[in-house]
Amino acid sequence: MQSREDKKRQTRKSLMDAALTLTGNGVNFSTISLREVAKNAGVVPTSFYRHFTDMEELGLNIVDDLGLILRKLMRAARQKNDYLDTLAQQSIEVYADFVCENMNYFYFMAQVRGGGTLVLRNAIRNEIKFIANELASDLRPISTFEKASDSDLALVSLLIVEAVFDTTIDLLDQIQTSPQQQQAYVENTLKKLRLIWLGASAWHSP
Amino acid sequence: MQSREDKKRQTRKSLMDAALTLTGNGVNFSTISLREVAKNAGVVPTSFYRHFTDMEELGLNIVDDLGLILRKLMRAARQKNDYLDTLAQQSIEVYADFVCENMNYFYFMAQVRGGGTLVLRNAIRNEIKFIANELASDLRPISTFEKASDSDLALVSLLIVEAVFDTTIDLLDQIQTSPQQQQAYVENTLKKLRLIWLGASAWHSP
DNA sequence: TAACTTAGTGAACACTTGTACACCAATTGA
DNA sequence: TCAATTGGTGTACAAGTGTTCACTAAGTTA
Repeated sequence: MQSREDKKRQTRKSLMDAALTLTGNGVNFSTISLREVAKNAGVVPTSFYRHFTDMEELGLNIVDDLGLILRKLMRAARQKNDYLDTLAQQSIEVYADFVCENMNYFYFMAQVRGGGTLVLRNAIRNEIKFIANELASDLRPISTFEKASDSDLALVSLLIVEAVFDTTIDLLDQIQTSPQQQQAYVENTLKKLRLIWLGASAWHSP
Repeated sequence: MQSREDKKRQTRKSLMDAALTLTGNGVNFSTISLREVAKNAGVVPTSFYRHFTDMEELGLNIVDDLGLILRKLMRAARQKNDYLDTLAQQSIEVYADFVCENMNYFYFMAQVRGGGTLVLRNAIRNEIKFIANELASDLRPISTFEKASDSDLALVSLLIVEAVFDTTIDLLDQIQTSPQQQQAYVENTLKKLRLIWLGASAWHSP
């Protein structure tokens, strides 16, 4: 037996999952119709309005959900280690694994990052900045960044997060064609991060 | 008076321009209908098929066109200078100016990079790699990269190009809200490139 | 138990979509 | 000059779209 609220939450999740399944199947979020989402969620089209006013609102909720999960995941991955290089490696591995097990979410993100409505694009930008800020505050105590200014540290963090996040579509497409290529992506991205970190260490020494 | 081929080329361009105008107005390329493109191009829907089989094929042609223009532009921008820092600065300024004057193209690119069909995504990936390769061969003679291996240099170049290209949507959205923010983007991106370049210089010195 | 609230239903609407088909008119090539 | 080629036209169709409205049935509250 389930309460009325539980049932509502359930169909609400069904609607969001339906949208994610569709994006994961290669359908662009912007082209997904309210009706198709409703059908895949096992509900009649008009029911959609009981949960969201819009496909955009549904999209915003997906961004929020993933943003929350992602921040928790990455913070946890970082707190295991404090030696920078293994920290970076483990973070990327954790990220790549999570991407592989939640591909639908990241196809959605890749699509919307550059192709959603302005509202949705801003929502994703905020998540990226949020994650970068958390990275910055985790990097702050590390000796390499002792003398770095706040704004410099913020820039380094943003560059790192963007370098990972904005190329996630490449990881996704690689996995689809040959799943064992995940490791190649990890190594490649790790090299990029080493480069950035190396640059950051040299930043304020003439 | 114009030949038959010229007329065909002209409407072909009208169709592509119509699609670009729509993407520039915030409409996602995936949602743009063949009919709407035809209408905006001043042609009847069925005429579309005389030029493209598909909206995807039209998109591929846009990618090709911009890719060609962009490679020329960036090579030219680089050949003016060989001191790395001013080279980077001028390149980004040239790029940002070009983006501002051809916003439609770059909204299209930002949308399709992560949200187009697999075929379109791969087309853009190839252009990015192409541009990165050209950058690599221009960087090769510079003293900073004398001792760098080919694959390391390729990685640096790819990171640079991605750092610029994948955040172009941020530039576009900033311009829309406050045009004078273009300079802020240039400075921010320039800092990122300095960081990367600094990392690259330190890459093989323990 | 009775009244109220509300998630989900189903029919209807005006509109847009991609594509097939027969057709026209003008440039092209012999 | 005459026939062939071909870019553009107009009609038609089945299918899908967002949103409206009155409705039902079941959980909630008093």
